[in-house]
Amino acid sequence: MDTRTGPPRRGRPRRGQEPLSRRRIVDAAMALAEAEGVERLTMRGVAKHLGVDAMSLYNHVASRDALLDAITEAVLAGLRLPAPSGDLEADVRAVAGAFRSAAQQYPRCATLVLTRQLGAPAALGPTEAVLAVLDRAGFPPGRAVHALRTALAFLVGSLMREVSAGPAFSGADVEGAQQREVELRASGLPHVAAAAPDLAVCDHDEEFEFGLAALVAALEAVRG
Amino acid sequence: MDTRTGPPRRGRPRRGQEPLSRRRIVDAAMALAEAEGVERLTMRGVAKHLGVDAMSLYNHVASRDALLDAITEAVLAGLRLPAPSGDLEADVRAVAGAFRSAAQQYPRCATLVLTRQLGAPAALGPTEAVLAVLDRAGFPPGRAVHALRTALAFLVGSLMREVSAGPAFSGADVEGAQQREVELRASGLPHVAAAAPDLAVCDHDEEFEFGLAALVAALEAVRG
DNA sequence: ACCGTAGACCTACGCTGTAGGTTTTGTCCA
DNA sequence: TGGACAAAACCTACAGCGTAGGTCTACGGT
Repeated sequence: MDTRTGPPRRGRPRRGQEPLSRRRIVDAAMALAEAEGVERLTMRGVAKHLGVDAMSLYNHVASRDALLDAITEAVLAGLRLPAPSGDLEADVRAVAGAFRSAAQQYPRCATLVLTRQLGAPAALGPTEAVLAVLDRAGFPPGRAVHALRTALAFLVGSLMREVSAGPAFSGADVEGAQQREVELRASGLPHVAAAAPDLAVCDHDEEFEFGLAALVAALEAVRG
Repeated sequence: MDTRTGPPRRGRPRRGQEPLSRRRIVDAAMALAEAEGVERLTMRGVAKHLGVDAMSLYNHVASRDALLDAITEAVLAGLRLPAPSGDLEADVRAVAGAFRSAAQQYPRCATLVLTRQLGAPAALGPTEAVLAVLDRAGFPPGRAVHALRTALAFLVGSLMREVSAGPAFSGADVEGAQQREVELRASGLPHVAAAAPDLAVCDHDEEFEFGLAALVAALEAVRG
């Protein structure tokens, strides 16, 4: 992390040493956010990671908030969205998969993307990709936007669940699941108690697949 | 807000004056969160609103984080979920409507509910209600949980969009819409540009209705 | 009349983001 | 070659945050 040595040096960086840059700052911030959680991301923490004074960051980033925006942009820029083939189901699955992969790669940063509604610039790439899919699949323009928003709502909600549940619930955590099942049974709510075994676990792959199939069916039904 | 007068009085409250209580604290916190935004909700701010020292809050609330939990519980407790009738579409609409009403009533607190995954206790009420609906509609238990999660994902995503977009985009803000449309056209992304008029506005009622219809159709198709 | 304690207030600490100022260094032009 | 300028680092300082730990006072029970 800290590549500098010796006592802190004031003034402009010397030619030899790697200068601070927005890119390096955002990378460090993402790493720190993934390691500690976004709410624990502090300017001083990022700076320390880079072996730099906190205030130096402000030469490249307007504010902590702007840094969080930069992180969401970086995550969105990392999406690898395939070109549409014309097969609605395959294309929707591809786009959804790209979102999910990104969310899994940066689970804690992903909450930023899902939470903050990003001012247009960086969010437009994914929008374009989804609209392209819907267009190729034959959606008329107006309906395509509705479909886009419905699909996005599903994706946001699904990924939020997966990302905030963490790797727990996945099936491996058997004792945790049993613990939860007992609690659910004891809740006194009849349907919750009856469904306790199913509620106590959550296989994210399976859940995503189920929802995705429903989404695809709904989109196909509404294609026009 | 502040009902006390005179100089601050130390010690146990006197019989006449309304004592501090968890309930009053949560109410004040919700009001403040709605007025200023959750991230600006501070213990000192809540205390000032109540005419009280910040540290007094800790006699009733374990921490700021616990206060946020209490707010989400209060929002969830405010849901008015109707008993299921057996008509899947009507029941799903009723439940979804209840969620949306609550989100509209406390838009900024609602983001808390959507963001934090609440430890079981308070979230179980809504879960029970949805499971009841699905059970009455004939879903087998396992599928009901999948359907529950899919429906919840859609709801969370939809309400997140509506709540974080604020009252803008609603159609009244004509000049803002025109501004956005121009920007979208200038984005250089062909499908975005083509869909600019539709992307620039977002009628939340219409959007919710569209998605809800798709959700109902998807649930009906999967009922088994 | 006394005392225990609930519930208020106060002090203080280590953080936070960041405004404003200082110093060093590279770059460019005369 | 030198001197002005700008960039980019560092430093100081401040107001505000959550909250640990301590203090005081009036009520309720004996």
